[in-house]
Amino acid sequence: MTYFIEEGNIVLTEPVFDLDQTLDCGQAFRWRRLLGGSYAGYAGNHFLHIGARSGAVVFFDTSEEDFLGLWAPYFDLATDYEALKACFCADETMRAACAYAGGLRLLRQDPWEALISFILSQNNNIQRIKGIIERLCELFGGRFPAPGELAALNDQALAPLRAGFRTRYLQDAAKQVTDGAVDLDAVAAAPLDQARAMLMQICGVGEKVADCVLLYGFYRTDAFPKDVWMKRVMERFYPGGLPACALRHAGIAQQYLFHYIRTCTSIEGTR
DNA sequence: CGCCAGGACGCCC
DNA sequence: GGGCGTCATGGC
Repeated sequence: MTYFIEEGNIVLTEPVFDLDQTLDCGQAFRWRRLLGGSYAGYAGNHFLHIGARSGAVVFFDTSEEDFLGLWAPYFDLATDYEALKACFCADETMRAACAYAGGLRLLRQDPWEALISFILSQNNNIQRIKGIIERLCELFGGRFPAPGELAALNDQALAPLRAGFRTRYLQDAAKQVTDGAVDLDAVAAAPLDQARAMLMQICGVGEKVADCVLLYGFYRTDAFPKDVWMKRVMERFYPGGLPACALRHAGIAQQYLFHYIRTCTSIEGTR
């Protein structure tokens, strides 16, 4: 990782990544694309304005302390994605996905925020998920609520979210995390299967949502969420299962494949 | 208008 | 274990 400081901005020259592929690919829902292609958004309750400039990524108005302590971990800057992609490229489909979405990075999000986000994601589309989360934060003055704060809201208070049948799932998640029935620290420490089972104790958390929470919120890169798009990928390209080169970091491979199948218009017959 | 969305759940067999 | 209808909302 190499960067320099310029007028209060952090200019990251290595590694370089793609903001659209990373921030608008359905793994996080609190980033807004601005005119000119920069992004403004939040990780937890930390605000960031980030942009691209001639082969570098610029973290606007960011202290070195925040960059190193918050944003470098969030953008997974310590992981060598070039090495990962070189490994993935042993497989033809993975090679195409990496060529198409090679600037993507996995975001290491807050566990609680990821839990709520992906509960809301079920049978929903990305634009509307963003809207519901935005309205949720508006209830708390723009902040993402802590578990106890969310648990304190009844149906009537949550009605403005227009989250539909997912509202009671939010309430159950907030209640169980608040009273300790689901301990997110224990989830973090548990083996994958046990961690998944813990999360699935929450009403509205099935296998797919649990795997999303584990991957994006707990950085369990061996978790492999299978949504409708990934089922299409598996059916079309991997009827016999994932290739060996993708298994070690299946979650990250999944993110390349997801973005590839969902947005690459040259893939016919799957959309 | 109908179809779909980063699904989960209850019920049926 | 697998198949199917239902759930609330809105973008297209």
